[in-house]
Amino acid sequence: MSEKRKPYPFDQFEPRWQNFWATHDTFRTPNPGEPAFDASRPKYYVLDMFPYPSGEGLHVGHPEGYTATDIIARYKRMTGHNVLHPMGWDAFGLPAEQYAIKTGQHPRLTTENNVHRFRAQLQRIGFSYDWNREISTTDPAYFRWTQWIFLQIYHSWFNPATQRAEHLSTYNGADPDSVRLAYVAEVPVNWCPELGTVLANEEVVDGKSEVGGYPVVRKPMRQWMLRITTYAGRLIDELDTLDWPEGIKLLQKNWIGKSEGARVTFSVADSAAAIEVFTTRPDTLFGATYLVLAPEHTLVDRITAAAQAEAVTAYRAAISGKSDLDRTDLAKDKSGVFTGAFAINPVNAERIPIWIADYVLTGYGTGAIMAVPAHDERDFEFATKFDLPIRQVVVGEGETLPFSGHDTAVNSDFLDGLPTAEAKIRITAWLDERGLGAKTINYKLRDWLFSRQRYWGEPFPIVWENGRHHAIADRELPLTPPPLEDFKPTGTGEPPLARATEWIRYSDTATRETNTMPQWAGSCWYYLRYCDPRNEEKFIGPVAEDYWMKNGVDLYVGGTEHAVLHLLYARFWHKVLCDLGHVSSREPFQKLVNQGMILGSDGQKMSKSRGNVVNPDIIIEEYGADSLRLYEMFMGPLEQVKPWSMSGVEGVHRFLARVWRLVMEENQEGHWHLSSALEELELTNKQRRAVHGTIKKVTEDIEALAFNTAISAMMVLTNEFTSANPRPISAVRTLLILLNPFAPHLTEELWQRLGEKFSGFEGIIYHQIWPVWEESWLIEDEIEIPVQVNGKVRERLTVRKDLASAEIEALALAAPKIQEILGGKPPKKVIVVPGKLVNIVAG
RNA sequence: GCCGCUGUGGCGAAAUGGCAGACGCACCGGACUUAAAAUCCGUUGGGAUUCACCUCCCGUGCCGGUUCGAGUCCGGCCAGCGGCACCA
Repeated sequence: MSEKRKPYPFDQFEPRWQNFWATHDTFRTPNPGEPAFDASRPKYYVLDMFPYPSGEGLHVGHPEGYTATDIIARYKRMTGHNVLHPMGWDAFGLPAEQYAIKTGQHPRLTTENNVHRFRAQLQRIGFSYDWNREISTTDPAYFRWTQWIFLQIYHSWFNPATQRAEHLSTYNGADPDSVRLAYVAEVPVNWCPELGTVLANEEVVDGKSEVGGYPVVRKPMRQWMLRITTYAGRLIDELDTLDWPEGIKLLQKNWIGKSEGARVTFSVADSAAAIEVFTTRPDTLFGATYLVLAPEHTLVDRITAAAQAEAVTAYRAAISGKSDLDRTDLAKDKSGVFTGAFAINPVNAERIPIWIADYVLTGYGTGAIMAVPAHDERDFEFATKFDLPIRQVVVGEGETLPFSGHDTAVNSDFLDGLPTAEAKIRITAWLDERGLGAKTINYKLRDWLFSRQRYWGEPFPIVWENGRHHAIADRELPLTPPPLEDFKPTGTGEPPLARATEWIRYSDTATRETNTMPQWAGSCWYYLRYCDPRNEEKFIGPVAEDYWMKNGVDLYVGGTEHAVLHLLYARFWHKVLCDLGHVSSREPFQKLVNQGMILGSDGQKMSKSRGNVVNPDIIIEEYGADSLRLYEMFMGPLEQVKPWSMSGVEGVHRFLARVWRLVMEENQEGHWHLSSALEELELTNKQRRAVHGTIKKVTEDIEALAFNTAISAMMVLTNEFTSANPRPISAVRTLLILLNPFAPHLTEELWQRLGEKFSGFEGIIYHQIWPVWEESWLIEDEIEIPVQVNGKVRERLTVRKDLASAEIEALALAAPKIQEILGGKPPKKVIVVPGKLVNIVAG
């Protein structure tokens, strides 16, 4: 840190104002029903993705989104809204626990320390959060309700008739557990030996854990699942109602992966068994020359012929030992084994061989396919390798096999000559009539694996008795984790909570569930709790819910990395809560904006190993919080990925110093006092135009979240007035209000100092009303109009604003320069755009 | 392989189909200063011509199209980044 003098004394007034705001509870937002609540104001709920309080502290990526929302929050307050702008901590989860294990401390302690550090760092940036509403997912008063919501899900089922979740009491079937939205199943799961826990599909990237990058293997285990797949259709359809980036919507759509097709039943020759397959191309049924089952398919044992039993067993053993990563790597080369069994094609009674191969996945569709090698690349590859027949049943123009396009059916009996779309309808109806198949929609989305074998998470409010699970009563919540000395994963797949022998014992005959919930549980509903954070009767009170959550969160800003994780899970929970009548909106987040990642100054992703990480604390110390905020916003468009630049920080810092000197000047002794150039005087027309043009630009840019151009407009205005002497006080006043959401400390300080001498600076600037521009004052009397010849600018005319097109045209043609270029020939055509330009098409 | 996003000065970037490069950084020049820092003023896309002013040509990843006019719209490529990836 250099000892050089600060261009303006931010180091003195920034902490002072932060202290002022805290002691005066300036940012407190009253709820409906409280005395200070003003019902006449519209609400605005602006939300950040709450941080994971890691051991590393804040990095400069955090304040990017947070500054954007803070500007919006402060701006909306100045435009007369009741603004909900909260902050909290997503503090359960793997990294916190890993960190605790590494440092040999209890996760509750490390979490507490990290939260302290994060809170202090955020407060140093001057964000206008209502800290009265602070929440942490690890707080029993909070996770009590996470557990309660889990129980609502547990007690519900998805009624296909009404397409919504209902209480299990409306279910008439024999086995409620078969429809429960929260259920236990023995399924092949992603087991991460290094982390000692299972992971959701969404937490596995390229066969490795998203946290830590450890290998993940497939392993059948008994786990808690949430039946998110029942909502797949709604999760796709209701995206259309949201103001989200199209890219994120698409990411979710692709992840959910809807595909329309048919189920077709094949009987097995010389057996009572039947195999159901899923296909998106039922029109190619006549081209099916063999069937493939996933190696894990339950029918494999039953149908395998004795002669093939050994080969089948060997193949299955080879597959099961492989990790997902190995399996993907081997994907290029198809493998498989003949079962010795044959299926009967329902459409032509043809006997076709049944194979098993790992290119067919257990979890998707029925885990079995009909192979049509002529029209599917994978089947083609497999058929070629194992010398299976290939029969073309669709013809298109100039296509080589495998042709997977849509055209005309051939070699298909009653389908011959039909275009693909029609053939699909015809064959599906044919199958349906005979009970051999039906139209089906399939999704790639799997049910959500919801249990973890870790210590640092919410315990399930579930007990086991005689091999059956049931819920504990609401009054027993919160169910807190037992205090464990040794909370490390056991490594065997048994959760650490199993060590707490006392805690596990629920009664003489019942024991507690020892799995814990994943980190996502707490973040699925935190935005609801902010609305009513201290309510002890309900997870959110109906009045607060109705007010703050009307039409959902108005603006949600966060990173794109949660596209198919948090954002999908939270929508799912919200829909369940909505169906059960606990919340009134169908979607939680009406408008979503993704901030772009901030890269190191080398243009690379910031990381400790690269040594390009920027610590916001250092920036604040050297340049101040306002400079940090302003630079984060001035770098470029919010959504864009952009590299950090220290000289860029200096640039905005200089700008803030110029604003400071607009109001203050330094005397011989180096003391700052109000500038002698400041005077209460009328603005000239030009000055007034500049001020109102800036109000318009800044207002519209903030609404569009185009903060970088808003800042540049304020720079232009500042440059305009630095040379003004005398300097009109009203222009400075307007500038300070416009700048306040961006640089709250500086503007608050200058506002107070101006109030010592001038009127119109009462109170704090935070409470001022946002200025409004007068459109008529923006109009200039004379404007400059470029004259183009064939699209190239050749001359400029200065004309009255309201000059008629015909007159402008005459002036343009009369200009000596233009005459010369035209060379006496008459123009072919003249286009006059009033107030904009003239374009002459020369002959 | 499929889907999406992004390509504009030395750098971050700006531009409802209408003067490409606002604003900032960096560079260079000047003022102030004994000097430096800070601050203030000014120049700066490339090229040709000119003592200079002027003037002209080229220029938004590449090729083509629509238009009086394209960074912007349409079609086809290329590159970088991100997502999905045997999903039948």
